[in-house]
Amino acid sequence: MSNIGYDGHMELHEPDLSDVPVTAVLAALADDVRLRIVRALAEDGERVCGTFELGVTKATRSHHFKVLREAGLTRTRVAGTSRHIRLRRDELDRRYPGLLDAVLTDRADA
Amino acid sequence: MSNIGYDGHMELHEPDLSDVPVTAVLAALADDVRLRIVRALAEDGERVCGTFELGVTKATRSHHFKVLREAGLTRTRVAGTSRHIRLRRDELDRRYPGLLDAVLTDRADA
DNA sequence: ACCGATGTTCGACATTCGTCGAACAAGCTC
DNA sequence: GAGCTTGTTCGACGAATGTCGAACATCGGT
Repeated sequence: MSNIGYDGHMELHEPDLSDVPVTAVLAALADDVRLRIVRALAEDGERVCGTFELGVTKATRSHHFKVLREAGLTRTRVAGTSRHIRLRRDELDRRYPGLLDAVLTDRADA
Repeated sequence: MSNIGYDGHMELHEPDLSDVPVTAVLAALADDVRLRIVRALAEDGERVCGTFELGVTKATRSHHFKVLREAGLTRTRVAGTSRHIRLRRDELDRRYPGLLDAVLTDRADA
């Protein structure tokens, strides 16, 4: 994949929001597990990957984090062996005003 | 499917928005063809099914209209042999304030 | 009553997606 | 360095999804 940086670290693919089609953002949000992640991030600010209770294996969790990251929804900070994830709130609100609010302040999924 | 009404007409399945999970709404919007339909409806108000230029066969078009309808995004009025579709704007804005605006006023998909 | 126009439904098909276990990589601690 | 922890990657699998052509259903008009 040649995503290897000058120091041998795997570069995290975090696209510009202008490079992400809306449909990709919407698709990323259109999954229950990922929506729960996004909501937790909106509440708690930054969180470590492992601190989510999602009812799926860590392989699946990792997959969802990747989808969110590549859809431009999250940013990842590497610290030791763990990864800290946070919402790209400001950027998202600027590019899609109202989107996150609408999705996050949903009063009932049923 | 026993969606047959008292007069033999096929009842159109148009759910209450409270019965539709957000993820279903987002999934319905997370498709290029459907997004184009929704945008056209937002601009033109009500339109007849056949008047969309989408680059897919009518079977596929029909499929997408069904997805939109069952996700609570559109309402369908039957008139003779054609169907008139319109966005459920007000309801959607009430339940997901900002969602449609955010998706519709996107300045560039790229 | 026929015919044409408008949509829907029915398989069929290829692609994508969510999920898993297992193997791997990298960092921390003793 | 050995071992534990955290997280990613790699197939594999089944389920869901977008697409199509063909058949069907309805309605309007001639």
